[in-house]
Amino acid sequence: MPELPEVETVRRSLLPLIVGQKPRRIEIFNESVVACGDLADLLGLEIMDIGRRGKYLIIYFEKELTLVVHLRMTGRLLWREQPLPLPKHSHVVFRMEQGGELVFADVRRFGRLWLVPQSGLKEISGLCKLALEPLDEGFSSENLQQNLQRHKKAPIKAVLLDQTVVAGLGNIYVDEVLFAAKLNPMRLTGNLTESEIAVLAEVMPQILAYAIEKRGTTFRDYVDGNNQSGTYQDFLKVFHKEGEKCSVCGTVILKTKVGGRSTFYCPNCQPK
DNA sequence: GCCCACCTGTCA
DNA sequence: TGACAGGTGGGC
Ligand SMILES: [Zn+2]
Repeated sequence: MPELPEVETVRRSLLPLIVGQKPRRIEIFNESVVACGDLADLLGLEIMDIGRRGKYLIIYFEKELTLVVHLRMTGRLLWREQPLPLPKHSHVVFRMEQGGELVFADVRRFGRLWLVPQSGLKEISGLCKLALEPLDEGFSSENLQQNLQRHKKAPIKAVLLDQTVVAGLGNIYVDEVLFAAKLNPMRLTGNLTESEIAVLAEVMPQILAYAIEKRGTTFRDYVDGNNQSGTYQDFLKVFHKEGEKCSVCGTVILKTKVGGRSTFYCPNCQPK
């Protein structure tokens, strides 16, 4: 479900609600979502901050403990002032000393929690292999180009979904970024010119920043920590727009499959 | 690289 | 009944 803008929106929504809180009781209804660590170690420890890397949320506790959360497709982190009844598919609940609770719910149970000492963050494989994100200081056309090099024979869409190439994009924003850069999703990465890659690197941070400003995209499941939907679905240009007219040229948007994922593009603005 | 598994729900 | 869903990791 959530890509970088949605995860960042969850982070921002929870920040004023849970920083300073201390769990007094932790209930686990489904052990399988806890990838590592004993959550009981968090009892009585204060939440100091919430960070994010790519699509991973990192909740910093006292004593250098960190709770890493990945929502995958349908995961949610919800803050609730009033307990009961819990949302469906709640798997872990952190009841706080001052009242209120943080709930991890996930219909498909793909989401994961990792509890590690701060020094153990580098051992979470997906997290430690992440590339730079488009909104990072050091992100540049050169950096992107260098990472694209490793996948010359693959379609650009599939490569941009690889979190070790650029972190944070998922199926929605890759399609939107490729439309903005006027690149066909099936173009082979090795055939992109330097200037095409420069345009890609330029539109990525713009689109992500705009999507964050609009609090992410809600199609079905996504909500932030306050159970609020995003609004960026009102600003999408191609994703889930098959059969509609391109906002730039009026050509009908097509749907196809690239790298096993549904892919939407304008055949006129994004020629082969 | 591609395909599948991981899960449940929804919709044609 | 089957295809599909915003992600990732493991198998070949
Ligand atoms: Zn167009």
